[in-house]
Amino acid sequence: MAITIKDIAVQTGLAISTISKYLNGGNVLPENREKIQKVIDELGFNANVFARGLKTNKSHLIGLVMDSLEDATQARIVSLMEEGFRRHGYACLISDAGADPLSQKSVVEFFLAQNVDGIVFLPMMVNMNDFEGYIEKEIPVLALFDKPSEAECDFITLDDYVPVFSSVRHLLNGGRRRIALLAGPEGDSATEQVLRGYQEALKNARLPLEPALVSYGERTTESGYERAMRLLDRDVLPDALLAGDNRMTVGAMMAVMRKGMSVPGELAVIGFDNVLLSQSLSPRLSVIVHPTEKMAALAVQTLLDKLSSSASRYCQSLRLPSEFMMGESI
Amino acid sequence: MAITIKDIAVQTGLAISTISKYLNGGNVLPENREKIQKVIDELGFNANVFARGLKTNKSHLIGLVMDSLEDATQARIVSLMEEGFRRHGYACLISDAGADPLSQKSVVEFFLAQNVDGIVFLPMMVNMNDFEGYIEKEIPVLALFDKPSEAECDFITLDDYVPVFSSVRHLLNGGRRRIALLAGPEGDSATEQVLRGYQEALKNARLPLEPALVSYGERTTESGYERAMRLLDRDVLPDALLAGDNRMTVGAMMAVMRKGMSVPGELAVIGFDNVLLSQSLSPRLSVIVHPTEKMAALAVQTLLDKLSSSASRYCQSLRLPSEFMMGESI
DNA sequence: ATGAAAGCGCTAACAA
DNA sequence: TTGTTAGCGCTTTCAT
Repeated sequence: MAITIKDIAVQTGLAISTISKYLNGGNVLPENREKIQKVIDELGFNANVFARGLKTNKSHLIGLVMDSLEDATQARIVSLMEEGFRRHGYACLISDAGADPLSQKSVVEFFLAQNVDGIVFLPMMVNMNDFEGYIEKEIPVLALFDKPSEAECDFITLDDYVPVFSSVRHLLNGGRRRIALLAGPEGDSATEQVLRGYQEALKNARLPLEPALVSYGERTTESGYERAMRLLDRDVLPDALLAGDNRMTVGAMMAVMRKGMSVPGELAVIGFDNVLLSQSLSPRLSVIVHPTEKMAALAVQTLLDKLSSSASRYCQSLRLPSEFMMGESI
Repeated sequence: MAITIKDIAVQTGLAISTISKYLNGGNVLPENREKIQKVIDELGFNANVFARGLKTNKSHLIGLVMDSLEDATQARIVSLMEEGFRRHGYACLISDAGADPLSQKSVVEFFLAQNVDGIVFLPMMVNMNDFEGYIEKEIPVLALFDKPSEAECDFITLDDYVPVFSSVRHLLNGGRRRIALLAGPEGDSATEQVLRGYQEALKNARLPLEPALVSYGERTTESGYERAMRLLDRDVLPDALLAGDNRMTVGAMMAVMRKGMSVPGELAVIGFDNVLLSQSLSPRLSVIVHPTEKMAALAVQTLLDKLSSSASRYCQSLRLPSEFMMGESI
């Protein structure tokens, strides 16, 4: 059997309640503190999480519900958050529930049964109204990237609009007139932002939107490749290409290379994320970068705040700017 | 406060031990079973995991320690395992500890403090001898992909040797003589297998091994791109290229396209994984595919077996064959 | 500052 | 088959 506070009590000649107080930062005589710590170190004591949880009703578990672990950006944020939470003594449960609200719902119920102290969605697809007794559980919920519009919870999102707008304007200023856009699935909110940035930049320059230059696709490398190939198979070629997603960027680059087009001579190219890769290419690819580190750090901090001070029950909503990283491809 | 078995007992007029027995599949009169289930449904009862754990010392938590979540193959296996474990009532803790043994060790200690019922490594870098009282904890450990040679635990690995050997032989039979190999980091066991398969195939054909054709690199897209570019920058070009890793394959394909080489005319190409992508390319890429579904399913099954029947304390070691998927690129 | 003791919700041994 | 009861290891009043 594992060491318990009772063992520590016996070894130190103190009462278990004193050991408990010591563990929880209460007032204990310096000499006793020392004695206790010494025995703890010798015996390798670790407080039993079940007994503690039974009393406190806290598990120190955070549930991470995601959309697709296979997306490197999401995976990176998950990694970073896990590290942050662990540093504060919280462990992370994960589940790749897919984009299906029903599946997310059952995962959340599973997490709730595990007594998680909080939940992070990347992004939130499920409607919180689906849970009776959900909010009542009083566990903080944080949505990253996106959430159903009615959902009331902490929310950290990205701003792709501004960098897309300015990068497209940059292309226009450079004389590009046929700017193709490889967008994500129609309707999804990230796509929406990219699309708006693109449209507004054109509008601003009093240029018409040419529907044939906009292609919606899945957020995968293969979809990026296919769509880009199709765009570059046309008789009238675009003179610039904006790939509006992480994985689509890789596919698009494959297509551009396959077509043997000179960058930026014949075609200016702007991608998303893939910072390391973009540096390896020559010419170095210009990319719009999602602030993953910042997002993860803020996510951890926001949730921990909620967890410690039950006081602040209001919801904050943050918007982090994505950044344009100029390469040589435009 | 949440519903407890006491509430169920009161509502049904039965004793809490009867409720407990019902929950744990003991003998209860049919009519009572019905009555209990009805009340459970009405009240939405969920057994308190802390109280249960305190008695049983089981958390129904599995710790997943991985090397790099950003590798799509690993991420996919993690997703699949989580789904499998969840179906059996087990939740998954994760931590992307990196390839560092020390970091893995501290993650394992953290997991142990959370009372995980089992641990899966993808792959195991830490030496189990580093843990005194680790084996004594009697929790099953499973290593995927690789483990320190002395480690005694369940072990599921992949066989890349055979498919690499036969695909290289296939290239040789097709008249290719300068087959370049893009390998992972020197010394790592997956690299070892690929290298051996490559070498043996050459040896078998009584061809010399040309060191200049073998390039070791990190398992990243950018490294794959760089190494492939370097190989294709030579005066004497290879007539075939085998990319021995998932992400390196993507980088290699970018390089091949960039160089505008005709596939398979000038250059035969074989990659790893990336099944969907390989189908999208034209010519369709030939790939060696890791059996992720099978590996994940077996991992879940193996660990659950150990968890239920404390009887079988012997260790099994499985080796799953990777499969060669012929495309049009050779 | 320290100790004694109640009890969190559950399981399991024993009694009926 | 069902009920009674004793803890599992911890936190937390309430005395001391």
